[in-house]
Amino acid sequence: MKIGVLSKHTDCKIETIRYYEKIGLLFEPARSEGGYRLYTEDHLKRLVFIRRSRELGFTIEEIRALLVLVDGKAVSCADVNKIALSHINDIKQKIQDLKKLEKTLSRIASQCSGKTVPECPIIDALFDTKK
Amino acid sequence: MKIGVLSKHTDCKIETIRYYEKIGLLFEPARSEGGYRLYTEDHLKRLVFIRRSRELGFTIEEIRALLVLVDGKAVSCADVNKIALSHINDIKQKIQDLKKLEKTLSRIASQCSGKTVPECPIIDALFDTKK
DNA sequence: ATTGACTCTGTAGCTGCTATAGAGTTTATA
DNA sequence: TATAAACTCTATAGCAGCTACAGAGTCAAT
Ligand SMILES: [Zn+2]
Ligand SMILES: [Zn+2]
Ligand SMILES: [Zn+2]
Ligand SMILES: [Zn+2]
Repeated sequence: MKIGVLSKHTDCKIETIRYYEKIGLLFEPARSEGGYRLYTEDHLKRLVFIRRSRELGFTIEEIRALLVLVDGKAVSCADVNKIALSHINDIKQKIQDLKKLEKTLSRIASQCSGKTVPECPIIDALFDTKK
Repeated sequence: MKIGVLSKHTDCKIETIRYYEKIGLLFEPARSEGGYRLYTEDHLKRLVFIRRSRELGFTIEEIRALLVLVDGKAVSCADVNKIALSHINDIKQKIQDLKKLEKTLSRIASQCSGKTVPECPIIDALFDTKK
């Protein structure tokens, strides 16, 4: 199938597909006489894998590591689990950081009247190194 | 003060300071005869403001909007509040997205034994468009 | 006068795409 | 069969928010 068809099947932009090829996530497909990329079902499967992984927040490098396992004939749960758990930790950490941010910011914002007055405690807080 | 001193006072890399000037967040400072940037206390205050805002996750554009308010002589709580609340919403949204991700991923990962066996349910799930 | 620490400009790199430009290819219709 | 429409090609640049060079010049202390 041509790149446009693959794009529609996977909901992945054409440029992104070419990008994945360029960075080595997708194997180079065969070409038509005129130089058009011609993909197989295997490419489709692999791209679905990549997109699904991206949806779940895996980085390109994490996906690359997962694909190494997929490509090697022996996928071991142990290896996959390690990557997945590590990524879950990435996410948990980000959530913690954001929650802390939200708390701090909410505390600061609660000081602000929101009315049409000069002098705002939010601005004051931002001018302060730690508050 | 020279850029290195400002850098130390604000814990902000020299390149970043020059970057902020380039994108118009920091005013161009005076120069020494040899062309070195010479900053004032006002620059320091402003950079502290920018860094603190960045720590709180405000984007450059949000900071730019805040600085417009600071620069205009009349800072109104109403305007500041709007930007701050909008940003708090940004953060809340991100937290929600990440929580959803974590939940999905944890569910998938819980299927995986983590042992040295071929065939991993995590991999299977990633090959599936929705699961 | 010379050393060392500092700073200058300009450019390229990071992640993960996305968006052009300008050319060539394929497919469908007249 | 000719032509137009739709598709694809490569190459390059842009997005956020920095960071890291290279190669040159400047400043402060000995
Ligand atoms: Zn497993
Ligand atoms: Zn991760
Ligand atoms: Zn206010
Ligand atoms: Zn925001």
